[in-house]
Amino acid sequence: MRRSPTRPLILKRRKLPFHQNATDSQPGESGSKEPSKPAATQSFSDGIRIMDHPSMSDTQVVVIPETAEVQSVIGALTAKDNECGAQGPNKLILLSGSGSDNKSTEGHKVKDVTCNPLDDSLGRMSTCDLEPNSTNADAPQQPISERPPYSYMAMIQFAINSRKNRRMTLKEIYMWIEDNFSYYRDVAKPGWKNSIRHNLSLHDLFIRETSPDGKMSFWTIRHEANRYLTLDHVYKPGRDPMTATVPVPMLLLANQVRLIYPFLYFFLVLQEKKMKPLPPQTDSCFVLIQLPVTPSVYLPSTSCSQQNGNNSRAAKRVRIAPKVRNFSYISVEVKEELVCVPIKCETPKAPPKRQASSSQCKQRLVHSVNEEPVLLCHESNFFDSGVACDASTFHLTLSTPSKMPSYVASFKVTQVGKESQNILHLSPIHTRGGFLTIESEAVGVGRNF
Amino acid sequence: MRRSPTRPLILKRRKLPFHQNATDSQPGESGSKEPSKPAATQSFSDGIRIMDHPSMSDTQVVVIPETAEVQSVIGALTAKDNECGAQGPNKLILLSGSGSDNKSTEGHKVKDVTCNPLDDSLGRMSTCDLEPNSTNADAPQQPISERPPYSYMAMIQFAINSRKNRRMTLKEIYMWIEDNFSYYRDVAKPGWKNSIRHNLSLHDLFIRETSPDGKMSFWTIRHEANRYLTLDHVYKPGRDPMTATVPVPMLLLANQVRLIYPFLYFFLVLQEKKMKPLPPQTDSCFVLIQLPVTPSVYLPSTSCSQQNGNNSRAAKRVRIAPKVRNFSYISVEVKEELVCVPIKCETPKAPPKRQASSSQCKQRLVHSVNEEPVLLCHESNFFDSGVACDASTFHLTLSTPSKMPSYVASFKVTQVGKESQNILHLSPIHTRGGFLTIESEAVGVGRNF
DNA sequence: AAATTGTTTATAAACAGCCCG
DNA sequence: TTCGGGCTGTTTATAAACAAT
Repeated sequence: MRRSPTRPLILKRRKLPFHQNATDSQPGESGSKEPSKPAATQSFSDGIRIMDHPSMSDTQVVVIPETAEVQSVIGALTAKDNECGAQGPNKLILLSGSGSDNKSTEGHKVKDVTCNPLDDSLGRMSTCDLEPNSTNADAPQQPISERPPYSYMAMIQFAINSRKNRRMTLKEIYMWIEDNFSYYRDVAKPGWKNSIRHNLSLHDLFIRETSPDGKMSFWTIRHEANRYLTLDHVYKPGRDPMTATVPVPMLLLANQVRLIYPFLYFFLVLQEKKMKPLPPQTDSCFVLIQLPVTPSVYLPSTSCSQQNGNNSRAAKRVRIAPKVRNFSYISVEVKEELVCVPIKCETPKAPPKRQASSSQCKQRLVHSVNEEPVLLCHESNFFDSGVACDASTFHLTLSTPSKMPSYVASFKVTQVGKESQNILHLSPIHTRGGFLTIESEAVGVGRNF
Repeated sequence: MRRSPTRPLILKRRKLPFHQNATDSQPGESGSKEPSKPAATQSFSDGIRIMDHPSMSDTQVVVIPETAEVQSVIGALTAKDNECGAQGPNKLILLSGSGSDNKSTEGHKVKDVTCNPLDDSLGRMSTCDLEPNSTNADAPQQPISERPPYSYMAMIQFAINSRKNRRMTLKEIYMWIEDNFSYYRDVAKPGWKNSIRHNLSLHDLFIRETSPDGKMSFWTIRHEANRYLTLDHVYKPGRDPMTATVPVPMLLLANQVRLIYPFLYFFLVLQEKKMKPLPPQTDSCFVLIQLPVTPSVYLPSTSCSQQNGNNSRAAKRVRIAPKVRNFSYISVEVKEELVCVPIKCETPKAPPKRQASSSQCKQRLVHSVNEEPVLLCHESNFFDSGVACDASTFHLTLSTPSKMPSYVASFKVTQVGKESQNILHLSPIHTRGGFLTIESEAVGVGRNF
């Protein structure tokens, strides 16, 4: 029941339409949010805790242990929503524990009581064969080779980052993908290799290096843009005991939650889009953070330095939809640089209604006049790094670039002067939904979550 | 007899395969170079002159008046080849006169005596409807709406550059294309507008600007990358008296010659690829230059200045295949900047055989070690400018970028240091053909010529 | 001559945000 | 007022041409 045979929906990055699921059969047109059992105030069942963010006043942190039940999470979120209502703190920071809930895979009850959409993601997550080790340990027969929900760009990054030196030849990238996703070994048309090459050439993220003797050519990831994503970062230990030992890192990028916690994704989407439990002036900001971070997940500290101003490409699709009462600044510190990300108030109707208001802006949306130059930062720092840190001890993961020196994806960029090479004026965009979405592009599924 | 229905061959940028021509019927498998009538020494028939380049020793300049016959040009080139043999000066600089030869359109005799390939280009040139004025002067019925041989990217540039302020809304771009190419108004599927939008988003060449009040959004061309190509630059006055008055600028980009002088293109391709009239150590460099230049064709002088180091994207696919005996430097002066383009000797077999030797390199082909750092230049000058000038009074037109901060397309780029923002080491690539091809990407047809 | 690797264009499509009726 | 459709803009997938090796 795919809409298009040429572009399977499993590959779509953005919010899935949630209409067609080939594996699950029950159409189940129920959209009723049944499991919203109201829970307690700060500590909820299954160890779920909701607390105020230590530094951001209107922000709450939701701690979800890996043993938490799906219903408990949804219940806690719902209860908190009901408790706070339209006036309370309305930013939710979802903090994943050290593990993942391997119950979501068999959580068909959750799937059934929420909506069809969950079928889609859960089914994919559970049926997609993931052999997280990049070794050629001939895995036992994976159930069925379904197409992995990762874009080519994501898979290339997984492959390259699986190497210690983070470089691979084209042939090795092929092999890694075939080893880790049997779909491409067994099912996919041979054209997928063409697409791999196409992605390597197209995206600035990938750089071709030549060996000193000029005989070999390797593909690497632009250093300052590499988030060092590996398959482990999105791998969800499931029913397979052979793969259950693989640790799930605690840093989860936004799109990864779309895969690992599809119910949360759905909950929030449902909350914002369909059920509208909160009045319009209430914000629901959804930020993925982590408290303890494995060092390998961080960008190397050297990578944050402005090593190459000429090659600078930067974050794409950093999407910040504020809807905050008044200007609040999240100072983001990357290395020794200090930049400020403004979160602008969305007054009832901001006068310039359509100024640079596309949520996915191409880089360098040039503004004719300088309007609201609220951010001054050096290029290739904040947005180039691919990782930003918030004002407190938490660490936000930002989306990273795919292609070019886009200083900010969703920011209106105005050059201060002709010779100002490193000064940019950035102002946030406005969206009506009021979602503060900081997402990962690499995983390639689900733009919002 | 198109190979693929999805991608009409008329759109192919690179060297056409010369196999299929839908308009012309005679298969004519003759590949004999019949019209190679040897001419005199320096002055040839039809006013064609071949002279030594004033500053480059191994270079000759071929002046082709607009009244020259096709056979005369071919004859002159052939005679000069025969005269000089394997040892003489072997660089040919083709200098187009102030006009174009409107005889090539009806030069079917040329077409017949040379080879089929010419059918392709000539037929296209003659049947493509070009209404060079961007005004909506309702043109009389153009013969048949055949697809123009320009890529979407080229057409967008034509459209935007047709405006004095060089900015257009999307809708205006649509309209301009429909007004100037009736194919898109009458024949093309509606998906062509999707492709226009896709190109606008994809290519860094195009920048979206927002009006001061935020209500309108315009598309412009990156200033430092704009070659200010318009349809006039590629328009070839043909049989239509209404359009015959449009002047053909004398500056012809490489790909434009592919359209305007397909016979020359073919001659050189034939010479290099098929007939191999010269031994391998003989070079045939083909550079388009101009002596008198209309000022509008030049980049504005301000555009050459390094106005924005952060936004710098630069030339792609500057292709220099040296095959020169020993290092020779063409100093290229752009405004007040002075950079040197090395043309490196291709010794019988250069030791690093495959180092960065792809003719179409993605930007920033990083080399592991610094090898042959023969060029130091400031970013966003030479290659960003899109126009370079050679050492003498001639002006070379260089290809310009499409997408990103690629300092040089076909150059091996090695960063000198982490903090060296503007210093790059560039070394030319090697190709076997020995063609010095400086081409235009915008026209979108014919990579080599 | 054929396969591999790399670049680029075209096309279809999903989807997001905005405007407008 | 909202809602749906159209327009604009971004991104991914896929096929393909072609170049260089």
